[in-house]
Amino acid sequence: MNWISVKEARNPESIGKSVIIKGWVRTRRDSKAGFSFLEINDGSCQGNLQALAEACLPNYKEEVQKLGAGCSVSLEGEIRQSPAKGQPTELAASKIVVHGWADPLTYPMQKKGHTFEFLRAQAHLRPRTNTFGAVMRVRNQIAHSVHSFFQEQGFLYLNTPIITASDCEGAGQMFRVSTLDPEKPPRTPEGAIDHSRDFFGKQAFLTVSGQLEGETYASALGKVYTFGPTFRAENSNTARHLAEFWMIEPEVAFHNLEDNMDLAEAFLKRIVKDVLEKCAEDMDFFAERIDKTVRATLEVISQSSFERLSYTDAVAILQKSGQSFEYPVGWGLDLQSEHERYLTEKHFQKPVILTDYPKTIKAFYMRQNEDGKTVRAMDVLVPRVGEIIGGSQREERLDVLLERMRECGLPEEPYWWYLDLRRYGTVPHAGFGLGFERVVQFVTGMANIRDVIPFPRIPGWAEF
RNA sequence: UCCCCGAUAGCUCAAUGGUAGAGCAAUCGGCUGUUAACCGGUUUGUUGUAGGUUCGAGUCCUACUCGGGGAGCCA
Repeated sequence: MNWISVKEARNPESIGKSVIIKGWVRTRRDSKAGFSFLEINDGSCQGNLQALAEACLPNYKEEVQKLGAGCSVSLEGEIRQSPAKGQPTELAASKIVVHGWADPLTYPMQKKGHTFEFLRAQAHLRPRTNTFGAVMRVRNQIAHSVHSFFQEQGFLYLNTPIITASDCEGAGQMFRVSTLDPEKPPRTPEGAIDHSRDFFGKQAFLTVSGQLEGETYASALGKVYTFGPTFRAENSNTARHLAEFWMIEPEVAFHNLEDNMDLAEAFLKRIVKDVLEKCAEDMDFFAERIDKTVRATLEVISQSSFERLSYTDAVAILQKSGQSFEYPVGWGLDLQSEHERYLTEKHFQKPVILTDYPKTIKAFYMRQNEDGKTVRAMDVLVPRVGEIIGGSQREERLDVLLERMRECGLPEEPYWWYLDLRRYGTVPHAGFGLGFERVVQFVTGMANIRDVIPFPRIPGWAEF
């Protein structure tokens, strides 16, 4: 007999087949007329398979009638058309084997809905809920689409290091990686900690970005992208930040900022289109239970072109908006979350790409414009999540880059290899970084980023 | 890190400073091709931790821990 998934068993084409189903019981409903209904889920899809268990089963009284949420089972039987509403098919069970019980007195997952706060403390069991099953299937689809999109366009998947000795990437606080004894570290004659005796012979950290390394490979192989874990030791406590998250960073030689924007827009549209097509049932669930507007938002993305405007124009729009913002708007000041949200949620009501920010509020490696005041930076803003992509055309001119580093007070020496890219065969190039969890958050409508990653790492929390 | 709010039964929540309750879950019974099933009975507590005020604290005060919302940093 064939073992098939719940997804396949729910398909009317399976009617008439004798099959085996393996999964977990979601709920049981008894009928005193002499049978019980079991709802079985195996993660293959959002819906459950209803199984009909009749009293003539040899273990009906001893086992079947004691099954409850969380129990694992195998069932044999025939797929039939369901006579009642609610499901296209059902399994008429001829044999039920119980693999593992779940004591209802202690099993934390109940048939009723739980708050996300409660489920975070049960992160090992929350994948058994409807919401997390749906989130993880969509997350998987997005990861698949990321690779498909880039592979189809001839990008090379590049694995940049997770441990880095550059303590100067300038992208936030870093986690230290060390094998020194924290109780009594080796000391220099002057009394400072002697990092030369650490594992790598110098201070080492977990990466905050693979961009600089990505640029080196783009400067030889043309089109590359990274997709890997990223770490930020910032004390951020928001629904949009994690200490450990996954980031996608394409880097393309001979691309300017316009090419970069085209790539970012096509990339996001592809992800949205794939999810709408291939995760329709899960998206129905999100639209019904999580965020009623999520489907409309995604349709807008896949159909309309992103609004592109300069930072300078954005500031003018904000100043003329008549809105009262908590933080001031002015040329040279960084835009606050409330400003970005106004632009993308109210003014344009679609994704917005802001470009050409003042160089004083952006990183040293971004390409300087002719005006000497702005750089070729871009931020892609989407409704509800805010900044989802940050990128730029990179400064490929050695003299300009060195001057910028001096302005930013950065030492040249640790960047010797990065500067070599400009000394030897330099090319215009551009790239961006996309927070994977923020995309999952945006696509599913989930309110908190901690609920779109299997095991969130945040300040004060690394359980599981 | 800052501001605000919160922590009471397994879960979600209620309780003028005066005997700690409901719904759901669990359990027992009834009913039904049921479907967040329904109806009736039963069980469930160191009120986050440590102090303090008071005749008396779930309730007021202080500190701490944890959580949520907002902000900053960013992806």
